[in-house]
Amino acid sequence: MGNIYDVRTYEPSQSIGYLMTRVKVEMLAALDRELAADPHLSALGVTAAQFIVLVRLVGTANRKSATDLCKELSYDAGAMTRMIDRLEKKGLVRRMRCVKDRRLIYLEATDEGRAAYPRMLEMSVAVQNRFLRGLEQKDAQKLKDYLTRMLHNAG
Amino acid sequence: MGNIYDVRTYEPSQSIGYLMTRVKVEMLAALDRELAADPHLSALGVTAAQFIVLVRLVGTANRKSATDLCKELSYDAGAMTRMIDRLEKKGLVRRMRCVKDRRLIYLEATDEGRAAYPRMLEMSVAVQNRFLRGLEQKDAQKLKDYLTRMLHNAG
DNA sequence: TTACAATGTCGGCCTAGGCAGATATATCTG
DNA sequence: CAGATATATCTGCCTAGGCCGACATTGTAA
Repeated sequence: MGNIYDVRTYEPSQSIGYLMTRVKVEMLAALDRELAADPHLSALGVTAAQFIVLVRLVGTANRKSATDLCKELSYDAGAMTRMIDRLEKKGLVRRMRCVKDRRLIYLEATDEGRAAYPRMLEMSVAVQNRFLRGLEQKDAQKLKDYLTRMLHNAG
Repeated sequence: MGNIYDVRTYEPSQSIGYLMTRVKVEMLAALDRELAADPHLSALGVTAAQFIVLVRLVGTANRKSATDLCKELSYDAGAMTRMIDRLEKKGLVRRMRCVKDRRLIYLEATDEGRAAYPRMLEMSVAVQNRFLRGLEQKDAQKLKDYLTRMLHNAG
């Protein structure tokens, strides 16, 4: 019923899974290079992975816990603890225990984290625009649609 | 000149970069689960990352070195050394020093590695078909085309 | 031939994610 | 109230990739 691939003709090196992995790696690497090249941000030593977490903290009004971030980003809880350790050590994020539910720890971007945000966002946009060069708006919309459907199929 | 995103309207959580990262993670995780669920392959303890490397060794006739694989998969050389260590420890891969150029080490899948290959390929195809469910062949072709163009833009 | 550059592999150190178990707190149930 | 259950975080152990420097080998130029 409408399978895309067949074992007998499948070419791993040209599969969508392979291509997607490659694109993702290249995009992250490009963002890392941009971050490292920026005089101000390179001093902070922010990586692409850290940036993605930071965006979620700065870009929304309401307070968030580590678990909230894990759900949004389908991230492992243990990995998140360590990620926040690194961000806290760099002074970009603060931990604040919730007094009403002492299991919870709210996360907040510091002033430094907030200050670095606009420049980071610029870079993210620039990198993605570069990768999407040559595509029309409707192509980008289609690509986004395909990805959304795949994510939905993941269950 | 035809940029897809603008900093003022950019929504990180709906960007193509974010979606692609999510899909890639979910696809790898799904493959890992399939591998772990298979009675025979789970005994070998093969992961998705190891599978991707193994495919390259079994799926081609000519001998390959670690550097060859690194170029094909845009992989780090140090990471590849350790990856091969793990594959070798599991008895799936053999190292063979080249006598003509003693810097080179040729890699070869063992009989066990070769034997596991067809089942692995099946799983890879099944997972990708599942993620692409609902897409027509021409949609898959378009998606592949977009990804290829993005990879090309990476430079 | 000798000095230098290039290549291939390896190891150390870092960031990074997944999984399982431990701990503390909160909530539900009898 | 007491005991079980659920939730949030943390820690240890694993795989995993990137970067850099060490080392051996090979190729090249003086």
